[in-house]
Amino acid sequence: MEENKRSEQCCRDDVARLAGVSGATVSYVFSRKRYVSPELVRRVMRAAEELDYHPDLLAAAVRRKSSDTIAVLTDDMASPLQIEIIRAIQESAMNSGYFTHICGGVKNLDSYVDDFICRKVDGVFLSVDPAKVNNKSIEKLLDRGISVIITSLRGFSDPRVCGLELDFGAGVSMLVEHFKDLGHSKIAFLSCFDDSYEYDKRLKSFGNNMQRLFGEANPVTVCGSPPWESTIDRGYELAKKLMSTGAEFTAVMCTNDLMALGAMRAFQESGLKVPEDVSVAGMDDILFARSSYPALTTISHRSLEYGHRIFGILKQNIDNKSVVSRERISPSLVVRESTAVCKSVNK
Amino acid sequence: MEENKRSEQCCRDDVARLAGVSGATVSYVFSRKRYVSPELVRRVMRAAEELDYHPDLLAAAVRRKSSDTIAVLTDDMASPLQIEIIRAIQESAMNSGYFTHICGGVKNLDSYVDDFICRKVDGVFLSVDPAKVNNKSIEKLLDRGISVIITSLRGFSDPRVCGLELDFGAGVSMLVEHFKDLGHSKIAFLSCFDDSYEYDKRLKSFGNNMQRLFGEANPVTVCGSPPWESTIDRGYELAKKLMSTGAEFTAVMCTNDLMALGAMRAFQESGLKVPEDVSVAGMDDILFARSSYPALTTISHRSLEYGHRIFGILKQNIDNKSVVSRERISPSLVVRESTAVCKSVNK
DNA sequence: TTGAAAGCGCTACCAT
DNA sequence: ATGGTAGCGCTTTCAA
Repeated sequence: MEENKRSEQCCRDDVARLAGVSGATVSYVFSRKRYVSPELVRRVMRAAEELDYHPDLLAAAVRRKSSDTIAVLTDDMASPLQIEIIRAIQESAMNSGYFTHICGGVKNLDSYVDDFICRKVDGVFLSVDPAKVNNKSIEKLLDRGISVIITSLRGFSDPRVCGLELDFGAGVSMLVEHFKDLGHSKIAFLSCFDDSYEYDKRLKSFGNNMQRLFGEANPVTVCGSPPWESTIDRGYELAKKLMSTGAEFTAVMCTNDLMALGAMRAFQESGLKVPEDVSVAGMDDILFARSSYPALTTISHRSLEYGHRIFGILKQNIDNKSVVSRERISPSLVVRESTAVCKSVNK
Repeated sequence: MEENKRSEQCCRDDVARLAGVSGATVSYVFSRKRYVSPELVRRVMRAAEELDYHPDLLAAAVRRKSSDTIAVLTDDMASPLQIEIIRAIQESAMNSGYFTHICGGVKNLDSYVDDFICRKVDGVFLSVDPAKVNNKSIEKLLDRGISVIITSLRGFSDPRVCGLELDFGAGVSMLVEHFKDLGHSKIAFLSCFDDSYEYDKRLKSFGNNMQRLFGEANPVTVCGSPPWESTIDRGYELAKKLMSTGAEFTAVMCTNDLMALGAMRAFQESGLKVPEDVSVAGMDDILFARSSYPALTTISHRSLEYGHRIFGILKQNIDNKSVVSRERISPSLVVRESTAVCKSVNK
């Protein structure tokens, strides 16, 4: 047994030679795409070990025209929810032998499309504001045989794009009901979007539900403005604004957890206790929601399962070009400490 | 001008034919690796446009033996600091035409090494607990010509690995001084690590600085246990533990911001006001530190610059195999609302 | 200044 | 059950 001199690159045919088989057989041993006798498998593996052989996946990709790579495009890496989802996707992808390119939001999708094509990614997950992505870009990807899945189908006409939607509308509905159960009726909504933003269903769902459950036609809402940031600071700001309007409220819900965290801070700063004086609810059930003070009542999308499903659908479409799947995730209510029975039952 | 029938894949030679030049010339136009006359450049570009040509970067990678791809390995995607750094790295990488593989912590480095080699990544950033990575794995990467940069050089002997260290020791030092300036002397440290964990400098630095500034030989510390989680919940837990010991303290510092957030929650729950009754400081200056209640005094590593520099060093080593760089980032103190002058100046 | 052609390491078809 | 071999789309040397 010879000492490995320098780590000279070694290729398939070196292994073949040492094992006394053909190059093709080496390939087949590694790809398991056809039967190879146990004896040869052993010899090949031994030789590969000996030479510290590493098959070149890029060369394989060139031939197969598929790279075992997916891309995840997000417009907000500061969003804990998005990170949790990406984490789950990467985990699933890894388990299936796929690598995951992470693509941040500096550039918009359109500028990434050509790169995705040139790098032959097999699938793309778009976790972005629908308003920011162009139908043409998606079609271009699809035309090239790249599977695409999105968090919100809104605005996308191509029947080939998959979608796994987060059901924010249902989430809001559950929250309004939760508040009603606690005896609240003066419920305010802190939305980072206003009516002019057509893709968000939360504000609309809030209106519908307040109407449905309380016959309230004009519930109090405080809205942000472009660029529609749903951050802690924005939540803080909108909560202050709510207080300054003098509107009555005993419960507040927000576009997401981050905003709820900011809103709680604003209330606490102003001497209002949560949940004694105001109940506050968020949305998304990010990790921080468990550990805030008080711990946040919110809506969970089960981000881990969600991410796994995203990859699952992508994989299905990659393997069997044509599946396509359009689903919606059912969220669930997570009650913690930030919401409580309404004290002032009379008005 | 013909209508694009179906989006048939088109390759370099199709473009060459349409432009009336050789395949080589098309390559050179795109790679800019040798002079091509303006006239031909124009013809090639026109033809490429017409055919919607996308050069196959994987094929190029096979020949060049380099994929214009880096990998980022993190053992904790739930850490906001790590995410901020990854975001910065990806941004830099993108600007240089590199794609970024994100690799989460399910598996340890060792199990990723072969994949990195097979996929011919050009460089790897390791943002992991040094205890979890094996010298052999790193050498294997390096032997294959893959550049490696780490957040902490501790325990790595190979002179070829780069390092850009976060200077936690200096951070702790600045914090102790900050507390001293505010009149505190009863300072406690909530550490997710204990003395048995050799890679963390914070606890040691705390001891040194308490000795140096106060002549205090046995400052109060409360430590976590394996698996050394520095989460909000762990901070909460350790703060409770601190209070239960009956030890005197007017200021508390923590392994990181997350733990500080948890600690504040614990104090607040127990009726201690921050910073009136206890000053609390964190470490890392994550996004949330700005928006907590009260806003957290902490140490900033300037994660954006840090990430950019990480990629810069990696790139240098990729381009000019042999540079290597070992640096340390100087942190800075960020004073916010969670620390204040010590009330009980006596005792 | 440009082109021809020999690979890069692999896959998958066609043989046997 | 295995091997031979023609590509995949590109880079880069060599020659013109």
